[in-house]
Amino acid sequence: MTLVETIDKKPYHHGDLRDAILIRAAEIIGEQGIEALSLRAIARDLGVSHGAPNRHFQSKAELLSALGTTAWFEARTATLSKADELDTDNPHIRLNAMGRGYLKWAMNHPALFSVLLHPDVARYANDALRAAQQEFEQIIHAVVTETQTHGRYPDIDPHVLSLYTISVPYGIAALLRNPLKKGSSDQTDQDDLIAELIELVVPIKQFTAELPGTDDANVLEL
Amino acid sequence: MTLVETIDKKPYHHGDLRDAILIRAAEIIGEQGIEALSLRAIARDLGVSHGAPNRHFQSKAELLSALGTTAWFEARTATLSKADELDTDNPHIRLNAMGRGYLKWAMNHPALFSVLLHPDVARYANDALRAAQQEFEQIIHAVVTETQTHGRYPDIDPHVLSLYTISVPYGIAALLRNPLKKGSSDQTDQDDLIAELIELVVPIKQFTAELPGTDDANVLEL
DNA sequence: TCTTCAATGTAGACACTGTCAACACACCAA
DNA sequence: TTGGTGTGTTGACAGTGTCTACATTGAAGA
Repeated sequence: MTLVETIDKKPYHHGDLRDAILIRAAEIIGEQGIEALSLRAIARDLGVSHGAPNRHFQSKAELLSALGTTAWFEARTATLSKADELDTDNPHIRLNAMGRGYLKWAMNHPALFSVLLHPDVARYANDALRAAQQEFEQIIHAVVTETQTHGRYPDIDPHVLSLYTISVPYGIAALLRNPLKKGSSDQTDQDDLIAELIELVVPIKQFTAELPGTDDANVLEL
Repeated sequence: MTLVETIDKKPYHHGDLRDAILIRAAEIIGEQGIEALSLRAIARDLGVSHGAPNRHFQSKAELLSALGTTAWFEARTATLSKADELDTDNPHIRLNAMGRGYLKWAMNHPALFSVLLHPDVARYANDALRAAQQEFEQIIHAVVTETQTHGRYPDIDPHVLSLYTISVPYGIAALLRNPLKKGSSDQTDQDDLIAELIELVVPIKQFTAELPGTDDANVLEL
């Protein structure tokens, strides 16, 4: 086997083209934005013919749906993990942690988050994406109503309160995406900002102050 | 002049092509979404050659920027008009009215609002668009800091409070855009929902209750 | 071991897009 | 009358998503 053969030898089948496409797509979105995404460009980048991606994604919209679905799952995981770690029954503290987890994820994964925001993704969403989205909303809604039974705006229509509660981290993340990044690449600064913002929607200082031996740091920095 | 001549006679120059393009673009966005927007399709719809739009908009991005600029001005007008009508010095009441005005406009003008949300518009924004956007944000920020001197979260960083305050109507409008429209085409229902939501961010019931002869209806339905 | 067959990648075609340059028309000012 | 400038037309180009026919591969079943 000559050197040239060793270098040029490219297997006819890629091996894991579907995942490679998803990864490269996320990279491109992160670097150049969703509008610069092109199936043919991805194919070129992966050294594969322009028609190959169609074997794995029937259309560009379906690629975006697949990305959107993984984005929803990641967002869900990030949202719930913080609350689960706390291991508390207080729905205020749980909901607060969820908000912080969601916002932190959105700010640290702008590429995937922008997929969730994109009109195309919502418009051509497939069933899997819709299901992931609805399940996420139901989880939030359940905790929100739980906070109501614990005294948070008990007289407000639960759906209205859910809408308000979700809109804050969602809106903040969307607003912070494009404009000046506000510097603040410091990890602690970001956590503090997030905690301060979420405290406005789901206050928990009242609870952490009441609990002896539980200072703010313990709860806020988890 | 024969009948055929009368019908077929089409002036070489359109007369007001620039505005016609903007109007048709807004229509298409409202009907089919921003992704379906095509300069050539607009030209066809207006009975004009495919290259004509380029005389008025150097690129598709510039058309979107022009739409975005008018959208920001409309949003600004809708936001400020309600507050100006009230003719009060109380910044809480003014900010509350601004939030309701903004949200109402966004919900009733989904086409233009979706332009404001679109990644392309932010990415390729021209100077006019950026200026309109920044001026709007400064207006909000000024009123928000004014509420702080009147007792609303006086100890919070003003920028953080502004971010929170803006994120609510912004996030709600964005969240309500795509999914099930929640029915409720009723005008009063919509106003009530909006008032209830904004009351969560900028409460004013405390003030309206204190003022004798000023019932909620007066303030909330202006 | 040989054969078949489904999965995957390739190559070419099609209609469509945004953008550009060369040209045509219409109107206004000198 | 004559330019000239703004506007619309036409044709071209590269790029896109998607379809169809064909090629290659590896694995399952005889």
